[in-house]
Amino acid sequence: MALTQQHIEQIRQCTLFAPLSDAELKQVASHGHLVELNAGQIIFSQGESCHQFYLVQRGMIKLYRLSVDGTEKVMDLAAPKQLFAEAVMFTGKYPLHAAAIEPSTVFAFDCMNFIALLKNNNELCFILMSSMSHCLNGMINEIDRLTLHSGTQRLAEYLLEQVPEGVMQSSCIRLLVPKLVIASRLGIQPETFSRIMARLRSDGMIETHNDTILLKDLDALRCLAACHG
Amino acid sequence: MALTQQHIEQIRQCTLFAPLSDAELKQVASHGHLVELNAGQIIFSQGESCHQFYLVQRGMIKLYRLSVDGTEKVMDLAAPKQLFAEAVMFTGKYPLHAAAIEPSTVFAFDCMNFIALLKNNNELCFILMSSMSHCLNGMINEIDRLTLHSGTQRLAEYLLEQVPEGVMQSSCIRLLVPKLVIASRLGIQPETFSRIMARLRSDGMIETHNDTILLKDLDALRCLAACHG
DNA sequence: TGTGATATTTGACATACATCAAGGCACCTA
DNA sequence: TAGGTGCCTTGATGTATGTCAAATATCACA
Repeated sequence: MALTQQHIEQIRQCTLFAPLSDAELKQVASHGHLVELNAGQIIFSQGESCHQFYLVQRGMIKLYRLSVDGTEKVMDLAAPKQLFAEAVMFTGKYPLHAAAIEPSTVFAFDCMNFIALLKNNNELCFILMSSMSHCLNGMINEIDRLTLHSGTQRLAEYLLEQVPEGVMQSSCIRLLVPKLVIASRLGIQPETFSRIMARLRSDGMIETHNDTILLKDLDALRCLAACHG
Repeated sequence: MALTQQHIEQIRQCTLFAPLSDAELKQVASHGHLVELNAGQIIFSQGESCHQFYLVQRGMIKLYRLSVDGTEKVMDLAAPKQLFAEAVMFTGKYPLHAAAIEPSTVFAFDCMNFIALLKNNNELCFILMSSMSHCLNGMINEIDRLTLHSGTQRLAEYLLEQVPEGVMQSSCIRLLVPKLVIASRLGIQPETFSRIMARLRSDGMIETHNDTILLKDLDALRCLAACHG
């Protein structure tokens, strides 16, 4: 689906597009379109040549790898207003798979067209480079967590990430994706995820009702995440 | 130590500096210097503001994180002719520690000066962006290995990476850093490293003499790395 | 050339986490 | 409303890898 003026206003919110003039933004939009996705629908697969990058408008996208035996590792989740695959524009091939985990809508932008803009706009290059730097930083933190933290710590960290800024003692959060997916994101099995939650519950740190979780003792959780297993 | 014409010729080899004119390269060199490092000497620490990026001339540099209890995780190793910290120029702070693991020499380049060059040189931006894309790709592969592959697989992969291109049946390699460091790089304990090596030895895949390793059956190693544990 | 520091190996043991299996629950659709 | 499908939970059990400890081996430096 082609993009309307209303879509252009949505796209403009994204920091990557901030330095673009109205004319340039219109050009981006004219080479982009809106894609409706069913739950489970694949957007691109690892190894495919990379012609487009994406901005989530609605829903949730998982970025994942598959092992030879079909095991799935979710590398990241993209929520509305988040870009994905923008950092791999220069490698030619997508390094992982992307699929919608619920009915979703994404803006798809043409790489070639955007690269043409980059050629004439150094400010745009700088924003993309910052974004890539930031992404790299996140990856380093991810490897740090996977190697230096236990499963329990990673789960506690994940829960704490869902808490809005400034909340001190306790907080109520909702898991926006199936626990199965979060477990994969954290590099643990669903069974282990469930058991860790049960332990946190019996330790009095949390209360759970389906995907709604009351974090009763944020300090205890923070200690768990930072200090020990 | 300030840089000589001979140093400039060395620097020119690095693809990042390829699009620079002689004058620009001289400018980079005039804002750079050569740093001699003892074994174990720290180059920068995580969290420090980032004013320089580096090119290894001689020796070996480890890039690592420390956990609260002092455990070290080696994220990457930089050998001669390799850049490091060039991708974090935009974040302001180093995301990890860097130290020499043997007597080394590195070129240090001024970030501000290089960013000034980037502002006027679109081609240079593109090369840096490609380099960052490539780096990101490597990180994704790293997370893939850590979550989807066993310790044995990761070690087999590491050994195979040391084999020069085109070698088919068997190959003799040398470990360029202490096994302790490789173990950390692979996310396993030194004891586990030693035990996996012993198993590969008893399975007839390798022979070892200190840091020299004869890979007797590359196909078996490749199978081990790709298929099972 | 000795000597302490560091790296490596090996054994015994502990454990976090995975795997296998089964039952319960929620959601969807016919 | 029934019945299927997928998700979640819990139990029993297995295992790869970590931890602790001690015996070499190796290296750097005086």
